[in-house]
Amino acid sequence: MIKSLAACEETVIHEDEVLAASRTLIDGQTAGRLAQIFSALSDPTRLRIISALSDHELCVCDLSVVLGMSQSAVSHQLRLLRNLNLVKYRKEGRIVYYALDDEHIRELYERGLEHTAHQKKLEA
Amino acid sequence: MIKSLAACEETVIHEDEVLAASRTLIDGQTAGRLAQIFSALSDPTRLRIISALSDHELCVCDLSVVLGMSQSAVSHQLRLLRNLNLVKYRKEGRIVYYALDDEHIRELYERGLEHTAHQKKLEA
DNA sequence: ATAAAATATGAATACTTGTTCATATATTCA
DNA sequence: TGAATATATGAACAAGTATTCATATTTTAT
Repeated sequence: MIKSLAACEETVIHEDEVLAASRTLIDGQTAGRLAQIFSALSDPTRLRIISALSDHELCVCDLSVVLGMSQSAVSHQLRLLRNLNLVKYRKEGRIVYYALDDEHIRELYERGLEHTAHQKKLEA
Repeated sequence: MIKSLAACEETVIHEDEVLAASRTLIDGQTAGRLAQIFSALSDPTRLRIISALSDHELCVCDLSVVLGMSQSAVSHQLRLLRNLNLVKYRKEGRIVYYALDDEHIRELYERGLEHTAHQKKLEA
């Protein structure tokens, strides 16, 4: 398995593996895009918003009541989710209804939940 | 669909929907746990580490060569991934080999990739 | 037109985080 | 034992971020 044993600083320890990994490594742009998506899901407030919307749409006011947070805080987070296309919205008069943008989001969210359940089981 | 029309500040706009959402809303602890997992995936460097390890294990030195980053930076990120059980490691002498901890991680990572592909298609 | 209500947003602040630099730890080999 | 090497880690700094507060925008109703 171990091919090259030269010093790490100058050459590389496992040349073949390094080359193989380099070939399949995602590029910086893709990594950035991906990081952005996961970043959107990396905040408790945003996850609770997604949880609240996982059933059906809610207006901003409803959301702030459900989450027990200020309208402003919710609105700021919604803007972020909106900009990343995780949620969509429709206006009805002065009320704005938010909903999950598509099934991909729910998928990611639920896979994440599965993982936490998995981890919780490991701890017990 | 719209049940209650009282003012948002005092009562709630859509009382039934708010109650329904409140019942299924994930609790703060779960949201925190989940946020932690997604946080681990929310950084380009860590995603590239996961990408590099998605084929098979690599030592820290290999990783820093593949990513073109300092050993210290890689090591710090590995510690984070380790603490969250996203990667496991085995020592062989003074060399430490890292690998993805289990299939859950790969699952999340690949779902994320699918989503970026999905988004890219939308933009085009 | 004017007031009221729902949502959005800019600025400020406190907090978190990724990298670097220097150094510590641990393991091998002479 | 002592030097060399792979990895880990603490401190510091720069950059990013979540919330609050005040205020702007938009729409409805009088």
